[in-house]
Amino acid sequence: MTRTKKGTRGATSRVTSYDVAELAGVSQAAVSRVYRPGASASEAMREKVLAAAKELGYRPNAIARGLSTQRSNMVALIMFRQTNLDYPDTLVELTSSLSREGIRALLFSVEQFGELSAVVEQILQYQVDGVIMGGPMTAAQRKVLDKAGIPVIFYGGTPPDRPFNAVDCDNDEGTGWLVDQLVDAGHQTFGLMAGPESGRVAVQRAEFFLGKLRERGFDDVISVSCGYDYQEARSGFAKLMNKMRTKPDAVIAVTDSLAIASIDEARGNFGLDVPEDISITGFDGVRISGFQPYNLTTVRLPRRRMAEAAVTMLLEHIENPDLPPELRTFSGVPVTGNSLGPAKNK
Amino acid sequence: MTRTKKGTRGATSRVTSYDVAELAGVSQAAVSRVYRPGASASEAMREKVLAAAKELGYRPNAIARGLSTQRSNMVALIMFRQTNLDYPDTLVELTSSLSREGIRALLFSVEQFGELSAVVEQILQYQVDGVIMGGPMTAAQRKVLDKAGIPVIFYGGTPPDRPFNAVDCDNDEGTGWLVDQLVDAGHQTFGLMAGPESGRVAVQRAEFFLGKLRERGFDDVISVSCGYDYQEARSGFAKLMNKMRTKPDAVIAVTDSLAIASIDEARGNFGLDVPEDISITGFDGVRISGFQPYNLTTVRLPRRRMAEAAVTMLLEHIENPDLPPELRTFSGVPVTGNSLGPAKNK
DNA sequence: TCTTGTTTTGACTGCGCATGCAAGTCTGCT
DNA sequence: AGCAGACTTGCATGCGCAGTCAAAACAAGA
Repeated sequence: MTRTKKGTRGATSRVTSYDVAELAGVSQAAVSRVYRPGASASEAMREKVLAAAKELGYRPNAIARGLSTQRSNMVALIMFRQTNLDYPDTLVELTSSLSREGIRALLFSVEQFGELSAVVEQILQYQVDGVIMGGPMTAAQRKVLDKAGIPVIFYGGTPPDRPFNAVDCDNDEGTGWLVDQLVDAGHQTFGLMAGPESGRVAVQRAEFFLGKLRERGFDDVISVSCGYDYQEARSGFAKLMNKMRTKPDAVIAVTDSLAIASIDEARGNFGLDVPEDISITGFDGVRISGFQPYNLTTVRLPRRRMAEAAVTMLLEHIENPDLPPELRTFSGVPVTGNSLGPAKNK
Repeated sequence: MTRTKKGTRGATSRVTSYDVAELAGVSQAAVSRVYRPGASASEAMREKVLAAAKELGYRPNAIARGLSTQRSNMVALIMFRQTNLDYPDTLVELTSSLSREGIRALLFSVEQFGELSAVVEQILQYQVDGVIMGGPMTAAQRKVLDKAGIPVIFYGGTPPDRPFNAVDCDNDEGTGWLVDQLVDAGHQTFGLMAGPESGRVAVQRAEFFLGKLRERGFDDVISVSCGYDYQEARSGFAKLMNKMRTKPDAVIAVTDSLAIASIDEARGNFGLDVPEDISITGFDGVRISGFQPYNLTTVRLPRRRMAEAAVTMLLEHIENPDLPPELRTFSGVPVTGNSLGPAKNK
């Protein structure tokens, strides 16, 4: 009887399962059952309830349901606000995949690494069922989530300390393909745009690149570290050029964003043509990598598959908390653009 | 006494305010008060409770709180998955602003307009306190939210039917500035890349452009509609060129993404130099508009301010549901790149 | 028709926290 | 010392739904 007196807030809202039950002449439990797939309810019951619900404009309260079932059907998505051109597409793929599974995404955008601990606290308070992590995380933070029984899937990058659940692109394979392309095209001197020293992905790819080049007989590759930001990356490329005695035939960038900035700098401030004077490769296959001025030779992340895998994996671990950690790696898609050309005849 | 038996799920988790109360030797209500700012609690009490909470690793359950207070502290963010280069930056600004206010963002990414109704249902179920809408919405959908007492702020684009709450860029002013630049530079024949016919923003800007040009004495501006997608936009530009008898001095694009595709097409398939042979302007100020190959003359959206305004406005309307609808418009920031040059001497 | 087996249904309680109310405690003032 | 007034604190209850258990309705076999 205390209904409809919350006049201050939501006008006509606040229709509960009790209201529906009353109108339909059944019990509240019955209403609940009608909305819970798998529960037993006769056809007659179902119809009565749905009719009443429709008339009242009833919608089950997901918050209350969450409280009762200990499942919020929400997953936290933590993304770093890095100058990463990849961000939007990834985000869209992840939310779409989650949505298809009936899960909602609670988005947390972290600007600085220091904020992450606070975000983790928030997450705990919101009783999310799991976390998809698009960046690094300290062991301590992982432990907090682990103690709370919240599974975490690392997306596109693996944390330093094992074990972990992760979905990633096969950087090993991708870098191998790129190096093969470069070496087979006859290039001899290489520069490496290694990205930020603190970036897991950047570091891993950089190491792979250096390893592959070594295998092919190129030991002294000069590399330069810099942030992903456009201007920083352009400066980084300039630094790289100045650092090398012999101008490189090719510059390998660990991400498309670095490759793009490098191309602009090469053309703009070094008067170099790409790929005539210098070949430049990327990694990621971001949307603009295919735009005309760049047309990168790169490796494209299979974003959709990775997103689906991350979501599937997370759901599995939510259902079965005792599942052992798992790492799923996907092959990247080689993209032959024209930022890589044959070696110049010297 | 029924505690700690949910062993299946969250291991050590499930610490409630009762547990804390017991350990601290106080009542559950006291614990609640310590965590609710503004509630009366003595310093001694506060210390005892916080100590106990720390020992147990207690964190208030936001879901339960939401059920009790009728405030979830969650806001739905609805974004369309259009090929909009602006998307990521906008999203980040919005979530950051929300986060600063202690509000969490529930992200909904809509691929096709038809999905929106389903999303609205979801939103209702999740008891969000408000909605920030980054795209169009039918009157019916708006009504549903309205009946539920959930305020909606339209971000970056206004809905067709009044009244509404919205935050937008001053397209009128921005288009005026661009037209002035173009006309003052001596350009005579204009083409308009009008974007999708169903896009509110595109249509509005296109109309403004045509109006301003008319004011300056240019009546017969040819325009072409096309989607935001890169390839579509390039085709659109080609169509525009073929449609015009006299080749245009300048092409006005209603968004940066269209301008960028136009530049690529002009250079790539029409052998035109930008801005020597043709000037091309954009609108939005997306990140890559500043990259060397484009360096667009455009109008940059004041994203941060717009995001903050949207959040502030939403909070106001959540606090006070009877507040009248409001439209806040922000001036764009003129950006002088070099995609617009002086008119060619004919 | 009666019994056994299978659903369907309702009453009741718990999920974790917030809050109105009344009892309790501490001020400061006369 | 005595008391009004200002805080603090605990009790009890509600938020809306899910799920357990037992009663009730139904179906089928003898």
